[in-house]
Amino acid sequence: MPREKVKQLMTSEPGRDVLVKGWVRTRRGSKQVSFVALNDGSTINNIQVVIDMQAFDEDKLRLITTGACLAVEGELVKSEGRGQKVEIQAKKIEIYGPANPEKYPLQKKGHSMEFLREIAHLRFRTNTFGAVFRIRHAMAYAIHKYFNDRGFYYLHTPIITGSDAEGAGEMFRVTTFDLNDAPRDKNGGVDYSRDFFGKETNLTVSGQLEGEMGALSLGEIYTFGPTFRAENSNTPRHLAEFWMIEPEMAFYDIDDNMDLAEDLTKYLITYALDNCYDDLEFLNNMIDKGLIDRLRFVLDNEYARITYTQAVDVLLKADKQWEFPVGWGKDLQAEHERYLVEQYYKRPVMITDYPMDIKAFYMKQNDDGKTVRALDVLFPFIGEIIGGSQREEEYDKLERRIKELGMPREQLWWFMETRKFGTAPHSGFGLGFERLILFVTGMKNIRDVIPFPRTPRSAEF
RNA sequence: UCCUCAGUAGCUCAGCUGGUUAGAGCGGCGGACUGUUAAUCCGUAGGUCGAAGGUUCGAAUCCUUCCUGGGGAGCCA
Repeated sequence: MPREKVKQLMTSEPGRDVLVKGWVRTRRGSKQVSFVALNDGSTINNIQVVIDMQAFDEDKLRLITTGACLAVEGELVKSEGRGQKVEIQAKKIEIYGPANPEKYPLQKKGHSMEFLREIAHLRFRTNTFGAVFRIRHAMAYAIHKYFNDRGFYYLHTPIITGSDAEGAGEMFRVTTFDLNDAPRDKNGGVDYSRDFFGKETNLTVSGQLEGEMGALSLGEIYTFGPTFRAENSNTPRHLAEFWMIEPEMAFYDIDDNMDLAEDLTKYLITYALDNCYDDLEFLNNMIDKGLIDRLRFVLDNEYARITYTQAVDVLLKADKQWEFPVGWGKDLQAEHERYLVEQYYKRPVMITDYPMDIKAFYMKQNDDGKTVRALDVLFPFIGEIIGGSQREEEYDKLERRIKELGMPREQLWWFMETRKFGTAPHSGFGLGFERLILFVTGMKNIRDVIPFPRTPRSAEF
């Protein structure tokens, strides 16, 4: 008999024999009859297996405890109890793997996220994490679908980079040297010319620069891969290893860039509501009562589009005591961004045209000589979910900026050549995948939306 | 990295102005119950009080350092 998944069985007609395989979530009952909630990961819902206690060997039944893995053959019947349409009247039970109830850490009761994080290898077996990781999958799939349907090419930019000019943060060194006995040069420094790549290499902090190379020929590309930042960041919104989506588009200006950012994020939220409703409903009930309303609200409203200068004006006029002063030229603090998004506009906010001095070298310089065409997209409760810009395509302006900032020009020769040969206006941004998942699931800590989080002093599993 | 709060049973916590044998709920185990939905009821086991020093006749409780975790800030996705 072929195995069927719980998801299919829940909506299928009773009156036939079926085979399911899955893990026991709970078991209850009396001496006569036992009810087992079985889950196989295909859905948040469990199928109820009804066991006539007299019909089975006692030693076998003793092994059916929370966490055990079973195969159950039986008739799919209309449920006599409330709470489910169908259930399985067990005829044959095979125990694949028992789970000692005195040792198995997951209980019928709810657990704290902090505890579950310590048993990340088992937390997939909870309703919450099952929902989160099904949604995470759906979002990854939807991202590829969105871009593919619109003619973007998925470009694989390198994970090991030979450039430390990406400028997005501290990097993890990649080396094959024995750290206790690294080759030395004449001056006593480490001789990287004898390392694997013959130079210093690091894990990428962004695929943007390489992505631009692709866009300036393929037209529209996107990357979607792991990204590494060795910053000592200890917050519920930062990971040392995370996934980022970076679209890069030739001939897009800052407005086209904003249109794409808004359309993409709305598409993904719509996709979740259309395809993951069971899971969202569970999260709405158990994690965040405002989740589904908030998702719908974002879809129903245009994102606010303001410049940095307008944002500063709003903040200056606000009747609020700021912990950090507001002023043109200063970067916006978390409290300022939260005010704009959660209190003033009450919807996602896109801020453009930041002061040149607080943004990266590659951003398109405005004619005012003071600002650049940066783009930050701020989401309620998450903060910055997207950072991007129109790119500086003029060779001279870009080179001047690189010089001003004292950046290693020689490492960027290939980047500069695209401005030398057939340069084109273009734009792009980076969308933090885990931050998107935070927003879509209502989870509060980024460590709970990636299977095995990597953070400072933490790389277990 | 800075600020702040917290580490007591498998889990969630109470006990903390120092004082005899450290408690509860849930979970586990045993029992009761003809169909339960985080079932219910009765009973029961379970703890080097995060670690190391120190103060004291006496420390879960006070002090110091360290470790771990939460929240806030910075860095950013």
